[in-house]
Amino acid sequence: MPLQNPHLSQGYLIGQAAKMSGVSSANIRFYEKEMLISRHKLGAGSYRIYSNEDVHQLKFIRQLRSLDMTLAEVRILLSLDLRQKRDCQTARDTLDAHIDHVRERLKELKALEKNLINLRSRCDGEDDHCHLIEALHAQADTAQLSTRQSKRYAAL
Amino acid sequence: MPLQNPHLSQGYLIGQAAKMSGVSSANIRFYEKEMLISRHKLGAGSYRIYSNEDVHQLKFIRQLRSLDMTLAEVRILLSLDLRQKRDCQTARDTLDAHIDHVRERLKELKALEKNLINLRSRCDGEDDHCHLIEALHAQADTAQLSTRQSKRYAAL
DNA sequence: TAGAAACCTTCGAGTCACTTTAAGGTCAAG
DNA sequence: CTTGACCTTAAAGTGACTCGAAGGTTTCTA
Repeated sequence: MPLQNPHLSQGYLIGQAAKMSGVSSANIRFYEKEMLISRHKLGAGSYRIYSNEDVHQLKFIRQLRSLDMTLAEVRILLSLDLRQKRDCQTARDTLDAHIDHVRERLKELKALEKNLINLRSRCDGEDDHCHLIEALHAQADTAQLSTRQSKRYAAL
Repeated sequence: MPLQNPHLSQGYLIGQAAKMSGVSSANIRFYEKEMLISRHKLGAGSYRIYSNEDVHQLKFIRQLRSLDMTLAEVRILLSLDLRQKRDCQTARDTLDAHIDHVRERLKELKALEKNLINLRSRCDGEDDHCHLIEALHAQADTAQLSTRQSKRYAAL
């Protein structure tokens, strides 16, 4: 346990907690502001200090986020009491709704891939003429309007 | 052709263009600000006016967006000259890069679905005790840190 | 001819989940 | 006593929009 501060008998500074949890320092501060984690400060230095439980909570949040849940959903799951049946049902419902959501996205992405591959195949030859843009324009004219549109998944 | 304005010998007001293209009025104005479409105004009324070509361009943009391309990519494809070989290569490259991108997303989403289903299966029984949250917490502790995280696909 | 309905206008702020930047404070080692 | 590696805050930026307020224009109807 690399304790950088001699005033710390136990616990980690934010950078260390970030490394251990996989959540960036700035992001930890953001979660604190969003009240997803509580704040403990070091009296003298006014540095944030994190316990093993805090690090676990950060990992837990990260886990839920990696399942593509919103912070609103995370907030719900964090507030649950394991021993209460009612809360258990809430957890199940939250997860079920989320699985539906992911499946819809999968469907959309698969259709999208198919469409892209189809488009790309029109431009495989060493032909003088590129039919790609033409095909896109043609599609634009014939495509029926879908009610959905997607936002992009992006890297951290 | 429902022309609402007698000053219009041809062309559509923004609401009509929105209906025809599937791009909302506010979004059309946004694209105009982003210089993805040009602007023509009606002298007297100061209303925007759109031709069939404008509507086509909007559909084209919508098509590319439905393929999950960024506006930056759209901008590239809009600027291409079909008759130039160099531009054709750019189109191919843009599409190839994009297909790679979509495939990565697909992989991630599939892994995600698997993980969610696995989690959910631990809570199928009519058991008194819910193992769901427990499982999530356990996963949090054992999960290796991945370098990726996703943003959510959302509806229009 | 008045007024209401149904369009249109601009501008600014809000969304989500962060990241980045600027400007400065704290601490241990050399 | 200075260097460098941390930490602090607040504010602004990101992408691709959406929403709201406050008001202008046009057409229809009484």
